[in-house]
Amino acid sequence: MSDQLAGQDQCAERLRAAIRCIDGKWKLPILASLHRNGTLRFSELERAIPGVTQKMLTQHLRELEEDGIVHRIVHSQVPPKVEYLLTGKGLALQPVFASLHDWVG
Amino acid sequence: MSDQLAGQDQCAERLRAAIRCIDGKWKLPILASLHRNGTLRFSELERAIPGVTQKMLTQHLRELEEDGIVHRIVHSQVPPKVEYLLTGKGLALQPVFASLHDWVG
DNA sequence: CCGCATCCAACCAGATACTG
DNA sequence: CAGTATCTGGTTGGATGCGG
Repeated sequence: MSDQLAGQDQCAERLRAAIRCIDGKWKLPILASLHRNGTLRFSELERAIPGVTQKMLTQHLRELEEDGIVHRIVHSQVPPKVEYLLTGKGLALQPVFASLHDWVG
Repeated sequence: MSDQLAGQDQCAERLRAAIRCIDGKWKLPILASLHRNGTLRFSELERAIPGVTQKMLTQHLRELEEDGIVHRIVHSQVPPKVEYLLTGKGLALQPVFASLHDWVG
């Protein structure tokens, strides 16, 4: 019985963790930009998302990277060049966004 | 062109608003409890969700009510009796949770 | 070009005590 | 029974300036 309750709690926590992966003021704009354009440099993302600051862009990109949603490629050269693109897990988010879109109508 | 960008932004904002509807530490446990049990009183929800405080339960229930996800029925009597249940919009969240569940694997 | 460090305001969550 | 009020800490988001 307590196992059932614990199981429900674990499921709820995992779903909430998933929600937090895509929550954040700039994560949807980031994911949308990467989905439309494929691979983008940091400065291209910055231009593609009006209003975002460098700090928030960096911060959210790091979180998305830690969650395995975007991939970060550093080209060691001058001037620096860093590219971002969606991983398979990031692309797999599409059904989630589709169902959310259906829900809001 | 700026219309396209504005349209993308609006879509992203609507999706984020939808995400915020189901974000919050106790919203998933609340929705899960109501989904399993149908109609529940305030005190029944309190018992069904270990660790929640009266304040947070009230607050999240109010938000879910404002978003049209749960319905609140007040029976004017003593002792007080208030019941909560999912609306159609609340029940319609199931595909969203299903896709999230699939995503986390 | 691509960040990081610092400081600050606003919001979210919890503990506790009280009420019609 | 079903809340409200108050206080407090933690997290999020933003402005600004510096560095490799």
